[in-house]
Amino acid sequence: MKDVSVADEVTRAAVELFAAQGYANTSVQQIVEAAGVTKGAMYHYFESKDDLLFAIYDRMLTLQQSRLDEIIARGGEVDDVLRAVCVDVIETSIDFLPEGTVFFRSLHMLSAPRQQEVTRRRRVYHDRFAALLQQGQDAGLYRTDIPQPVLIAHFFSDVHYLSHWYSPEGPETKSEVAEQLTDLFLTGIRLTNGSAT
Amino acid sequence: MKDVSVADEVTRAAVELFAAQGYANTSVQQIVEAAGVTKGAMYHYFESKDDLLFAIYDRMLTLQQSRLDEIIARGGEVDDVLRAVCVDVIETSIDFLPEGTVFFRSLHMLSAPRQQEVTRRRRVYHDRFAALLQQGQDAGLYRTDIPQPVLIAHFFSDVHYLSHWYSPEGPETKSEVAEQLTDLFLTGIRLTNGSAT
Amino acid sequence: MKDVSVADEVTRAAVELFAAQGYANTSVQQIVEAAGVTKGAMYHYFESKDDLLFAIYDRMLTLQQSRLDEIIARGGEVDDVLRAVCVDVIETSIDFLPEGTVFFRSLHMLSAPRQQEVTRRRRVYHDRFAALLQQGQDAGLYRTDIPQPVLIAHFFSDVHYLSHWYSPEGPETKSEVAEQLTDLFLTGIRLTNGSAT
Amino acid sequence: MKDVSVADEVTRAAVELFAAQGYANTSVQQIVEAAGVTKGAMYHYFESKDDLLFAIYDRMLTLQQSRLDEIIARGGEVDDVLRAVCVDVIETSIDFLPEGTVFFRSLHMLSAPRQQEVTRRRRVYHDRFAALLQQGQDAGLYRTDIPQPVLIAHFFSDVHYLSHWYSPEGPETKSEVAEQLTDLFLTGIRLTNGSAT
DNA sequence: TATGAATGAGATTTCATTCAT
DNA sequence: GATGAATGAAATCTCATTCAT
Repeated sequence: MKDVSVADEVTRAAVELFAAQGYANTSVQQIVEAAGVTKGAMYHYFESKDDLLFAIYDRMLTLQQSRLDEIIARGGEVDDVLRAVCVDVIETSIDFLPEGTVFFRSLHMLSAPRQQEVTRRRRVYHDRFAALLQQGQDAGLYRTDIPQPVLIAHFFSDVHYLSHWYSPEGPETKSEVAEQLTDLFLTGIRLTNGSAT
Repeated sequence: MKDVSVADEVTRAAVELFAAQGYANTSVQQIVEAAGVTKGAMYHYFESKDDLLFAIYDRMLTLQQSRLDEIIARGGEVDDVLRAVCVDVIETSIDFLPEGTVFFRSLHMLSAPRQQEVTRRRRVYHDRFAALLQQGQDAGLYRTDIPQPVLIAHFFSDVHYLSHWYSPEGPETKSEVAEQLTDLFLTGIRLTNGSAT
Repeated sequence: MKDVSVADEVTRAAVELFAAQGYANTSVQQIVEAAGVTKGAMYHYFESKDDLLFAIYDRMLTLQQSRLDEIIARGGEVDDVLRAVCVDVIETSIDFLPEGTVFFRSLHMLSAPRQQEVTRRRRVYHDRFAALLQQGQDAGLYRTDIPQPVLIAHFFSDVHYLSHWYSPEGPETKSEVAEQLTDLFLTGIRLTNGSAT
Repeated sequence: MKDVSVADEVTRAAVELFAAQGYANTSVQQIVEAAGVTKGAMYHYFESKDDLLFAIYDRMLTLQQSRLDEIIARGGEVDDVLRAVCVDVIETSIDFLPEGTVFFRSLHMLSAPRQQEVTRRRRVYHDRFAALLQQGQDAGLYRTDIPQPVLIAHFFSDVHYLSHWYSPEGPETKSEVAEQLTDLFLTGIRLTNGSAT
């Protein structure tokens, strides 16, 4: 508790630098300098630069999965659950904007086995999201004229894209953007039954 | 017609390799081998590896801008024009899927001045798109309760994301996906008038 | 004391090779081989080949300046001081003949800022020498019919030229040459009073 | 006669660039661009870059030798001849300052056989100068307490050094400097007879 | 004579990783 | 646990020279 652990400090510095300059343009030397540790210390906690990158992925995947699971576990009307999920993913992505930048940009810099590991866990995550969508479709809430993969891509593209345009210094707050994007998405996929009142 | 030019062949090989492995993981050696030329020949046409990357950006930016301008120039009802623009952007992005992968992933590998040049030309493009949106809003077609930057990001995120999930070998054709994503977007932003409030 | 430092060994090898073949004709590979170290080790101590060249200049400039300052600090009759300075410069230049070869031949191979730094420090050195000459002129010892820059060039040309003709294996010893050249210089600039009449 | 020959134009550009940047830092591309010709044309007249450098040496050596021979051929008192030779060498060196810069700095960039050729012709030139000095010594005009090589080095060092400090834009004219340096040299080597011994 | 695209060898430099201390 | 000097493989880029036209 005395001081922040070496591993945490290194990870923090790495995320920042990877987001700002890219993984390939960031040297291990830069990372350890920014973290205020030595190279030897870093290699004590991480086997390689690749290992360090994967740690970032691991943290993000674990975080997202646990949040999704938690919200679903809370239960409720499917439409409310889906809305809550969407809002939460966007807000969390904004909270971890640099991580997101790295996440979507540097996948191909991971070693092949680790790319597969990430892809596998992303699929688990997507599948759970898809199941939610399916529930809504079964309940007659969402349109079925568009293939599910397209619907899912339509939502996650918004999440992905946040790091390309959103800035905490900009006019919109995190919550506003989360609501707005969620609304656009849900309006797009909702069956306009409005008919019948 | 006798033989393909060195520059073209190199560009083609570069796009393919950059898309598959990333810019940083691709060596000039790999590129010239894939292109069937010598390193010296490549450096006769491109000043640097960075120059080669920029050539890809330049081609994409020029292409997208000219297509957008052409469609707008054709004129018509604003809703029809916007739809045509959206469909065309998506179709073109699918036609140039590897280029798109490189485009959105490798911006930070460009030299600073060239990053700015790309950003500048992207802004010109976005501004023209925004003007179209504005026309539709002025005409009472599209909602105004969501800031324009969010609306624009909502659309371009779909374009951006294509290279992360779409595959020509998949079940959906280029045109279908273009129609579906455009429909999702337009449905999301359209003012559901008639709804009697 | 156990072993010579990498930096020293590299510098020594570099001086030898630069003097024998020229800076441009000497590869980093040749230097590290001659020094018995690896390229990586060299780049741990020197940022670039240019840096290595500058280290040679730095050592020479520091040495010459400190010797000049020391002799002047010892004080004495101006004619004796000037003579001591001249003899010492020549002897030191003979002691560091390869360094001198590099010094006068490779200035233009340095980066522009470093060329300026060398020029600046050379000027400081020359100015101190000029002040000594001025004292002698004020004392009526040396002729004033020839501009000071010409007198100074006349002396340093001898120093400069040593590496073009002097060989330790030749018939003249270091001290003899130092005395002879100093005598030629001083005889040339001395006011032949004595002649009274 | 219509226009300046390619060879001349190339040589002129090469001298300028070699003097300004050094032989190694000047590319053949730069030379042909500055000369306004193509690479192919240059290689039609010069076998190699080395050949081009040697042409500069050849021109200088031929010029200097012919001037020395001519002055000696004119005959006269040995002291007058030596003085005339010294003044002429200095004036000519100032007329060809860039050539001189290249001459003294780039010898080691020539191929070994050509370095020997230059050294051989320099020796011929020096020997003729030495013979003149010897005549003066035999006539009791010049001191003999200093080895001839030292005396010769003492003079040619001044010539060599011109390109390091003399500027045509400076306060001293070519003729003044020639007179002054010659005077310093001759005063230095002259036997101060009359001095009662 | 002249062109300039192409060659190919070699140069400098970077950097993730190791290991004796 | 921690250090940082040293390694060595590989990367980008340069450039004198050639040669088909």
